Amino acid sequence: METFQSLLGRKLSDALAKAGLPEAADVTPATDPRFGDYQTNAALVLAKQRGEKPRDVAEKIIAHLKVSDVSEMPTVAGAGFINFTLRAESIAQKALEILADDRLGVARSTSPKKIVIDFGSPNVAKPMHVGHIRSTVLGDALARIAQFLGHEIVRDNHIGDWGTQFGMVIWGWKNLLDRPALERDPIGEIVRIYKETNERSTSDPTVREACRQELVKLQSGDPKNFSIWKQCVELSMQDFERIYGLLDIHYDIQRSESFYNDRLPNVVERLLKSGIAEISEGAVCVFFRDIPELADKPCIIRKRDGGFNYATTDVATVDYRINDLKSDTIWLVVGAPQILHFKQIFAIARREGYTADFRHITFGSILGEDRKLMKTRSGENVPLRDLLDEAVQRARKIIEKKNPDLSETEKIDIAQKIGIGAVKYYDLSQYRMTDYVFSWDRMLSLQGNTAPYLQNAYVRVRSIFRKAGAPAGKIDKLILREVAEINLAKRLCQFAEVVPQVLNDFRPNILANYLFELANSFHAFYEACPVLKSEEPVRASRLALSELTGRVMLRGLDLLGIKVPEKM
RNA sequence: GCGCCCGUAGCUCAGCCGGAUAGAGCAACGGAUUUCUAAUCCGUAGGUCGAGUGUUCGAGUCACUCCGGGCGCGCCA
Repeated sequence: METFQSLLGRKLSDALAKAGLPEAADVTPATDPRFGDYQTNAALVLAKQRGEKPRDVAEKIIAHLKVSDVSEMPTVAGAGFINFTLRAESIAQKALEILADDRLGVARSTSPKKIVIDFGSPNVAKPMHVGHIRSTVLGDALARIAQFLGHEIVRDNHIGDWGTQFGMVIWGWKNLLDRPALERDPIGEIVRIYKETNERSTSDPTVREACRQELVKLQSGDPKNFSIWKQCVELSMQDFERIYGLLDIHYDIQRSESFYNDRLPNVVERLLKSGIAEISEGAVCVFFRDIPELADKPCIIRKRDGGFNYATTDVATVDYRINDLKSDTIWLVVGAPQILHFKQIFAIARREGYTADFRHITFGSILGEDRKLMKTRSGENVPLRDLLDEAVQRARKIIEKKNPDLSETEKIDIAQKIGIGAVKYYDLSQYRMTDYVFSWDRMLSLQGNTAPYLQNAYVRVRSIFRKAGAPAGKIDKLILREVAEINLAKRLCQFAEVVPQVLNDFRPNILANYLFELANSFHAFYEACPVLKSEEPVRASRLALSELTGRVMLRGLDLLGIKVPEKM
């Protein structure tokens, strides 16, 4: 199924060819309803190239445009814009087609890729905290959207389970561990011993040295240390799983850092042999003398003491994802501070001859009300678990007040969907690069661009169908007479234009904004156009519009990883 | 010092490849409800897009300079 935008774009190309003009600009959604539904500035672009008057060029293009089957007569406006206004019958027809389509009109990508998406990436022995929200939620949404568009997706959780911190964790385990506390709250206890050891080692060189020794023993395969490490990993993974369960996040694979251990010596050897790496001050480094911005920033892949670091692991990870997983595209949803690091990794990969499409997808920070990085009152990272629990509790309180008659099981279910949805949507509805201020009141508000507002639109649809007692029947004609009906139908047709756009620059907020506008259009329709009380055939038509709204909302929110309740 | 990101209404934010008179939401003010869930809708008011210069028929968007904030820059991850 073709969108109006693509259809008009094609017809524009035909017209340009017939008018003997070269390809110029695309057809885009109109910038303002005054100008109709779609517009093109092709005439402006061509007039400039050819030194002609824009409006004359526009007239010439219009003379060859054959769009009467979808659009009213195109008009020239302003400096030389060509405006298209869709015909109500075309909108009705398109909406009907979408109604009959499982994919709601969204086309599959014409060039499907195999994409490894690396997101989340928590660290073992450290609790997940607010800082993990953006990578996790953004990565998951991108994975869902890319998958829906027909790409083959591998969601990979690159868990940090092999860092230097394990020297400290193991030393702490051996010297400070409180067994009963470990039984009660494993992660809390591991974090406690890690923190305390960290403090001791900064003030006491002998502790620091002992930790280093524990790390060396671990890395050389000492059974005792390995077993402690293993237990920490397992306990942490259980903790992660609980949070992923709450968030409804699912990975296809979880290749932790330690997975790459035995590949690291080969990586360094290979890079040395090929001349990409060289020895400098005892360390093995890769220099980028021909890349100005990296010229004075070498990448160390083996430390002077012979140890490997995260750059080595990341080079091995690239190998694995391309050679073993056979991917042609790699997306890394990792914070902006690592931009330089990934530039180096990508540069190394290119020197090795890899042609895969690498994207480092960065994002801004989450700030507290004080506009500084969000922390607890005592200055620590806010544990993600606590934050999500609070979201659900706050949602529960609102439900309790607004709709106290719901059953206990319903309340529990709805509170989860609203609370978790609110946190996710608040994140995804904003441009990923902006730092945003975390605010419970704003994200849980029933008004404005929030998850609860969108969920409410869906709930209203469901409510209509509960009252109707039956799903919308099959119809062969939509009746679009009221402005609110036409606007809603147009909006529904745009879903297929919006979804693929998200991947242009990894902006789920484009989809979020669309869903907000859809909810808006639906609420306006709901106010202006009674559904159940209207006479046939208007009633059936409005039921169909309602059903389609519900389906688009459900699918759209699902692509963002957000669930919808039936009541709220 | 070098590099990256951000700066848009009182507040929180949209504005993808440069396009028409810069848009929402919140808060403020004024209306609509014996409801298909008012958890909503309609309206009013609110702006030198951090500052400046340049490119262009056209700049919030591109280039350069400056100001302000955040982050990064050989053996942590």
